[in-house]
Amino acid sequence: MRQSAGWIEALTGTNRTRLSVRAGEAVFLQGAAVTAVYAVKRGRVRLTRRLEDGSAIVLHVARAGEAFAEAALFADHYHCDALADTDTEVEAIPKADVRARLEADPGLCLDLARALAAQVRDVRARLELRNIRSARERVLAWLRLQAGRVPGEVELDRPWTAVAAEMGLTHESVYRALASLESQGTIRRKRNRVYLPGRAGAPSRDRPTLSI
Amino acid sequence: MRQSAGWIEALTGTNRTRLSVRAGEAVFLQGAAVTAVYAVKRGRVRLTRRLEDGSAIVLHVARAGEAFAEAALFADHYHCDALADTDTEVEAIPKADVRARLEADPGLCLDLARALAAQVRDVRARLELRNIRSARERVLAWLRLQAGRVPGEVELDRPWTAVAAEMGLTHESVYRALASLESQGTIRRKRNRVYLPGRAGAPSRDRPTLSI
DNA sequence: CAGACGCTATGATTGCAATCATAATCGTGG
DNA sequence: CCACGATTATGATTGCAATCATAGCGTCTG
Repeated sequence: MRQSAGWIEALTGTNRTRLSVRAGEAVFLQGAAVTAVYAVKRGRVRLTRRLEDGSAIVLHVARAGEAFAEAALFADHYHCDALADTDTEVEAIPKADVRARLEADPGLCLDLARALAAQVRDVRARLELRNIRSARERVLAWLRLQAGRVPGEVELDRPWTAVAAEMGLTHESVYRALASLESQGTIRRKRNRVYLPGRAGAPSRDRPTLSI
Repeated sequence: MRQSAGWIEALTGTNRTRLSVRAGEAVFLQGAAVTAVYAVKRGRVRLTRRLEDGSAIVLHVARAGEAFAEAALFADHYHCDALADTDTEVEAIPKADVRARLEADPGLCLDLARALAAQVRDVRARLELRNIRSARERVLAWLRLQAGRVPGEVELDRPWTAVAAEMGLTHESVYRALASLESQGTIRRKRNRVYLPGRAGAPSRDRPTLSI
């Protein structure tokens, strides 16, 4: 769910260039001719669209292990800036190489489509999560979405501050929500684990449906 | 940007079944074996994930002209429910047919990837938009994102109420934001058009960057 | 034509998350 | 080891969007 570079790992035998980019510098700029697609090896890259009046909107933040600019495979020019947030290392794979491989290898193309479909699902779920106004309910919904593998358990792989940003809340609100949920017995916490007892026999209809 | 069923229109010659679904009824249910991918012809379909404790989380709302369950192409079982929000008509295309065509036709597969990449971009942009807290700034950013073709102009193809929902604001807030932006001269409105004068020579650095 | 319904619009009030402040704890590197 | 930064808290206050209410308007329909 998190890493979106899987298909790019499967893309063996292509030229790859390792680039080091200092914080604030650009991997590519909006309007430049597309030369490559990228994978973040270390650090963080921010994709922003510059608008006519000079303002900018963040479209995405790609982290280590993620590919970015996949859409560039289908465009002549980059539609956004890619700016290093911190000191960052990326791998560049020439667009032409990737296209050639994709056109020759339907299996690889399907892998790409699979990765993109997974991304769509992931980011859509995050978007719908934002439709939950209440911080408590939002945090709870996020936890329940994470509790995929072990049913009633979530193990964090990053600090709550990062999770808070992903959820679109301040970390203070998240800590408060967690404290509130724990005090009312909805969750339990131990170290970086959260347990969702999910009181036995809770019927679905007594709980308000989380919807848009 | 809006329609995501383009590739499915290009998929000619496959079996298609037209289904009518009453409001509240299911197109498919979580856990069921994947049989088809779908396109909404009329109405609205809500994709929800049911959780162990009976609660549900909305993953996506597919509207007329959009395809849904593309991810099903890569799965054996549906991972969510598809419930008709209103009386709805959908078109079902058997998964096996689609897979066969995709494996045989790299061009079609690339079309699918292209459509998915566009969806990722679109929904990411919407997600980042949510990171703007201020209703005024969010509405303004949305307008600027829409003003792609004609630089300083946005023409609405749907009512503000729908736009408000997409932006994650109440329609009241949107009307207020529009009124405020207009009164301060940032935008002008005529019928269903919005003009963004974008005061000439506005330097980029005097405006706070909209970021996460 | 009347009535219903959806869209546009604005006023008043309130709830709640952001914000600002402060502090304990933990981990890390110099 | 100690200093510094990041993380995990929690308290007080405030700003602002949601909510509730009301109304004019447009358009569709019987």
